Amino acid sequence: MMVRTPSCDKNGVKKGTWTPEEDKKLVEYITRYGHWNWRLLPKFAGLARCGKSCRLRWLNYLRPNLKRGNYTKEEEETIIKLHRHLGNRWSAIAARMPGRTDNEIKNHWHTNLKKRSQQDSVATESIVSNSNDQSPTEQPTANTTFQSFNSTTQDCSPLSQHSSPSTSTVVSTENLVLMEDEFAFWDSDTDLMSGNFWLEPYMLDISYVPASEPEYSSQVFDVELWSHDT
DNA sequence: AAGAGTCACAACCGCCTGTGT
DNA sequence: AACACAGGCGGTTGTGACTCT
Repeated sequence: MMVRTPSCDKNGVKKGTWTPEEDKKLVEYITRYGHWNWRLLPKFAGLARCGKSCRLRWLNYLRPNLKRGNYTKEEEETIIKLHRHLGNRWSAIAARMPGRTDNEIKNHWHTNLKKRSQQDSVATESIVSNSNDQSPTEQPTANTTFQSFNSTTQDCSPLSQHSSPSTSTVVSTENLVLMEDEFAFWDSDTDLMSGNFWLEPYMLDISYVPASEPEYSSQVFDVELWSHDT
């Protein structure tokens, strides 16, 4: 559908939309050699792109096991709740959403969920103001909303960051209880919010490294090229 | 039918952090 | 301790597609 028209900067580095040919080159190279150095990778892969652009393209669109679009209601609920706890820490949110990227979540938030979240908070406020005599636990808080999707949520296991990229995940009630516990923990302990808790990669990415020689390929995996609609 | 306005999202930019020397 | 570099992150932009008038 979209996109920026291709252009080159003064150093001859191409910018703008990636072509299917470029995607193919990038995927083939990383499949064979891994991303041992993003800055040097485009040169070895025969791409007139900067390393950052290659990295972004790979992480957000070409990586295996990425979902594209088609957010489920459960996923959207998860994003809203995670955003409530984490703010604009998109990478941290993405770490809890297997198959989703920070960029994609960020875009979806700004285009769809932001408004809904604001509406929800307004609704919540009005409920709270109309029921001052009720127990706080009966408010539509994050915790109660968690319970609301426990029974139906699939493929968004909070623990799946420990699983292999090729392993599809099905969330269990047990896992989601843990998820709730974690959030309860954050509410009272801000150390976690600033610590390394989130630093574990959300996918065990293929950064198997052939030191300085790309010839030392150590692993080949199946890569599905996303179809291009342009 | 066409122009204007809005949406959706791929991609870029600049800053920050971690690591090596 | 200071510097350089690479990678990662969040904010923002640019533009095609879609909707409205």
